[in-house]
Order: sequence, then C-alpha cells, then structure tokens
Amino acid sequence: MTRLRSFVRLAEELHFGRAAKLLHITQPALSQQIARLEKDVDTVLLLRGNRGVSLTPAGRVFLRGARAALQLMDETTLAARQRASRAESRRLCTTCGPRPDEPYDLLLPLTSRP
Amino acid sequence: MTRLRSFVRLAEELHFGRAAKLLHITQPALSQQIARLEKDVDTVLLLRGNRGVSLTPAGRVFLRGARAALQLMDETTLAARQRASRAESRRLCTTCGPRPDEPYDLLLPLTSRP
DNA sequence: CTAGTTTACGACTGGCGTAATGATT
DNA sequence: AATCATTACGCCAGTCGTAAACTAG
Repeated sequence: MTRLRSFVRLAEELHFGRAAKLLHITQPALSQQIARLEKDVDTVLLLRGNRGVSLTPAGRVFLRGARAALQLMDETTLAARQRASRAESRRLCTTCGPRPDEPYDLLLPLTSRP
Repeated sequence: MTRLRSFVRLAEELHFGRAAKLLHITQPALSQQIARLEKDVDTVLLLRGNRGVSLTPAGRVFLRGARAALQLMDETTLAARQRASRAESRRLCTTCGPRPDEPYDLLLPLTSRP
C-alpha cells in the first residue's frame, strides 16, 4: 500500500529526491520501495535517466490503476467509519429500535443486551 | 494488502479456522491481521460470536470496497505486465517504428538507441 | 566536480507459528 | 470437555536510515 502511494508520488514528481522528501522518507528508502514494487509486478515501471525519471507505457497503465485503487480504499475506509458512527449514534438513541439490516445481535455482545 | 485479502476471505467464510486454512496461515495469524486492520480503519468490522462471526454494517460496506480495490489492483498489475510485453515485442520487431505514445526514449536507454 | 540513483549494512518493526489463555456451550 | 477466538512470545523477513559507490554530464 505504502509502495503504491510512493509510486504515485514519484510518478507525479518524476524525481526521487523530491518525492522522497514529500513522502517523509529518505531517497534510498524510496528507491528500494520502487525496486520492490517493480519486482512484484515483474515489470519496469519507470526509467531512470540522469536528469530525472520517466514513466514506461506499463508505468502509465499502472499509475492509473494505482491512483484509482488508492482513492477507492480511502473512500471505503471513510465510508466504513461513517457507517459505524451512524450505527453507534442510532444505538445510543433510545427512541429508535433496531431495523432489519441492523439487528441488535450484530451491534452488541450478547451479554450486554437490554 | 494481504490484510484485505484475509478480510474478504474471512467475510466469505465467517469462520476464522476455515478462512485461515484457505489462506494457508494459522488462526492466530489471521486473528492478528484482522485486529490490525480494524485498528487501522478504527472501526469494528465484524463481531465474534461463539458460533462463528458476523459482519457489522461497517464491515459490509468495507467488504464491498475491499473486493473492488483488490480486483482493481489485480487487473492493473496484469494490464501493466501485458503492456510491457507488448512494448517488448514491438521493440524487437524491426519493421514497426516508434509511435507517438511510445517514443524510443521511453523504451530504450539513450546509449543503445539506433 | 555536481547531481541523481543505487548498493551496503546495521538496526528496528511487523507479521508468522507454536503454545498457552479465555470464553461460551 | 469441546470449540472457537485471542494473547504471549520467539523468530525471521522486510524496511528504514546512514554512508559509500556508481553514472552521466
């Protein structure tokens, strides 16, 4: 996951030094992350030039997917949290009873049910 | 990432033992993964009953997102690999020249260009 | 020599497996 | 007692940071 975020940042900056700084890690650490990512995907995602970095076609493809996946996970995490808070506030509300999709046995341990 | 796959599998099986077996890890390892995942998301995703496990509303929301994200990453990895292979075979083909979206300087090191 | 990336290496953290503990029927 | 999940703990792989090495201009 961290590797994906690092890759996206690097693909935006096209410069290991700047990207590493923005990610609050050192340049070698970023280099290792990318190396490992490329090894996992088994594909060269970017080309190291002496005056910076450029994306390969595979890298561009991967960038789109990585961005989408990261955004999806962020949204999902947020949605789950919000869903939990909503259930929580409803559980504390004494006037509203349980609903079909939210039975008490999914919200409370059996021991602490009223 | 592994945690997401573990969670999805567990959500399908609703049983730590079976899910762990299918994931080829031990039950405690799976328990720890889920615990860390819930800590990261800061939300209870599933409720441990004595006769199995059940998803919370937040867990169901998270499950959908996790499934989508995992599938997206799988597809992306595959797509990147295929893109790389395609570029590779085209690079080896002497009759087809470079295209606008595939300039030589992204496919070859500067030193080994014709 | 400078700018930029990678390699080497010691140290730390995370995650797994085994074994023990807890809780419920 | 039996079943299912969690906690405790030792161990190994992964990852970080510092420092050294490599490459191209």
